[in-house]
Amino acid sequence: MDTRHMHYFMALAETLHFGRAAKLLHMTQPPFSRQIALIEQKLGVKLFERNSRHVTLTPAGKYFLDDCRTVISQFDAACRDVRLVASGMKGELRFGFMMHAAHSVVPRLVQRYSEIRPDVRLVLEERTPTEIDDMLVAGKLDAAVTFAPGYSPHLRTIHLAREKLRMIMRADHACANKRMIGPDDLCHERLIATPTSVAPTLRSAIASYFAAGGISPNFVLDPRLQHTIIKLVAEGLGVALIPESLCSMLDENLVSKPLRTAPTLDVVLCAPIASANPAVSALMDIAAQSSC
Amino acid sequence: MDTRHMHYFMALAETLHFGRAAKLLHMTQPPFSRQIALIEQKLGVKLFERNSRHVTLTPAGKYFLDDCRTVISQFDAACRDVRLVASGMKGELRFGFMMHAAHSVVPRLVQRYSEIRPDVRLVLEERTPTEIDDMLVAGKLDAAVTFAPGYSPHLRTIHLAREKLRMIMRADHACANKRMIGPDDLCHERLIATPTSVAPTLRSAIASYFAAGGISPNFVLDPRLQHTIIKLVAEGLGVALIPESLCSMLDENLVSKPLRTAPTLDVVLCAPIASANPAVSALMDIAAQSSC
DNA sequence: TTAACCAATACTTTGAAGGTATCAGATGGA
DNA sequence: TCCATCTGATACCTTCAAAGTATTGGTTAA
Repeated sequence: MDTRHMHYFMALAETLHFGRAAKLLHMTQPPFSRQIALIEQKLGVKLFERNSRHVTLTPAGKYFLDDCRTVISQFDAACRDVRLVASGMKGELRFGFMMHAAHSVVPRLVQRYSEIRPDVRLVLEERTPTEIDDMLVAGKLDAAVTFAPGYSPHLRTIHLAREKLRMIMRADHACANKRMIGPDDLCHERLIATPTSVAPTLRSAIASYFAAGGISPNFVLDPRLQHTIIKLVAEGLGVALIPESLCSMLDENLVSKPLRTAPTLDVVLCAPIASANPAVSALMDIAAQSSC
Repeated sequence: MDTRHMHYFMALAETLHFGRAAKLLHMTQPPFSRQIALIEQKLGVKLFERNSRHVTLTPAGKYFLDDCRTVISQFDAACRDVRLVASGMKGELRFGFMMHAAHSVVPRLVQRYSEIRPDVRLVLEERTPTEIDDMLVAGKLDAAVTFAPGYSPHLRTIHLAREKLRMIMRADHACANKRMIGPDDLCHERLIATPTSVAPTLRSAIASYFAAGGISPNFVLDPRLQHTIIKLVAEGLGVALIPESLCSMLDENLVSKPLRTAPTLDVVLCAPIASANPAVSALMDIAAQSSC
């Protein structure tokens, strides 16, 4: 049995006339009759009552007709959908992003993408920059928003935003009423920052800032999550340098201050150059447009 | 495209090896490779990335694999089910019955049938005996429980029960305290009975009873429904002769009395002899067993 | 009784799909 | 670097399933 046989059966079931059904299928009546007989033989079921004058469906035939219709329509849909998937109009896109971008570029990007690709299921994964790098390499992500990494030849990157770092501290901190902070203000501060193993770009930007000021930083705590850093600063355990887009959502007992010659970080969208997923390109297009 | 092509695709998608996939399908590798190429060409979609060493699914291929699995399983189910329908294990049975049998033989019959044929959908239709006759002839019912009709050569009938008629009247009726009623008690009574057009067998049984007693009956009302007859008797508009199985559910202000030489009616299950619906035979078998 | 219609049968033809032999690219060990 | 080996692709041949043509046989309606 084959879908072709189902089409033969359906044509006869709908016309109840061998000649006309054969014509619908652009063939002559005798081979058509033989195919119908063959179908009944293979299924071991009589689908039609017929004499040389009338053709009618048996109850089994009626039931089979319904089934055939659903099977054929699903079959056709599968063949249609695979083309849509190949063209990137349908399918799945595994999209990673670091927490630092969750409140700025990611929502805009996701929104615009799902408008133009409503049939692509977006699988959102919030991960640390290091995890994102690993997953991109391992092919577990199709695209991701992260800090511009040490340049990787396998990745295509599109610049999305440039973030300055700001210093955050408790409102009762000695520097809380200064307009601007310089490296010299920081030389004796206890610093809280994500470790290199989690966000190397961020960590090294902070380290470089201190190095440029001729100061060796005093890192006292290395929590994995931005959220934890802010919490620890609020507890009075130290100060931190964080991206400015995260400063808008600080508690009232914390203040943020701009840094003189502030270090900057580039937020980029990146995807494997050889990405096999055709749903990626539209995302890159959106990012390219909005970055201009 | 055909289901066979889907099977080829699925074999390769699951083994990711042309030679092994071909072997699974009991064929050699070269024609198998050609079929895969043909599938991709017909769909216009690359389903596999491959070099002479490794074969992998493209995202479109992954998606298509899922779709193929559901399509193929539905396809196979359709071919299996049509056999079940033809054998009477699955499908639909349009089952008619008259209200007079709704409380006696029908529930038992329906219950036992749906135990042994759980996959046959029973479409129950409560109709008058005349409607049942017409629907059986027109092929709108597969089987029905009704009073034994004037013998029809197209119907196979199986005896289910024999019902005596009893007289019903209001509790304050003159005959209400008699032990038994004879034709002579009925000669001046106003009679309520379903018309010949609705239940000919029942009507003629009543008429014959009077004729045998040398009395001409005085039919005053001819409602279509048994329910209405009982209501009208309760209103004091006359008396009625009804099947004994209906007497158990009378209101308390009504009484039923046995008739001397009571007329009897046969309740039968009948179905067209040339019924095309294979689900019928099991019903007839049940009826034949329980009637013994 | 005949003409018309329609499905089934007999026989021929064709082409899609399978088989065999071989090639060509990739990989890993000597 | 070279060779053995593995694996998918190509070229060519073969076969059989399915389509076509011609005809039969049974049914219906004029």
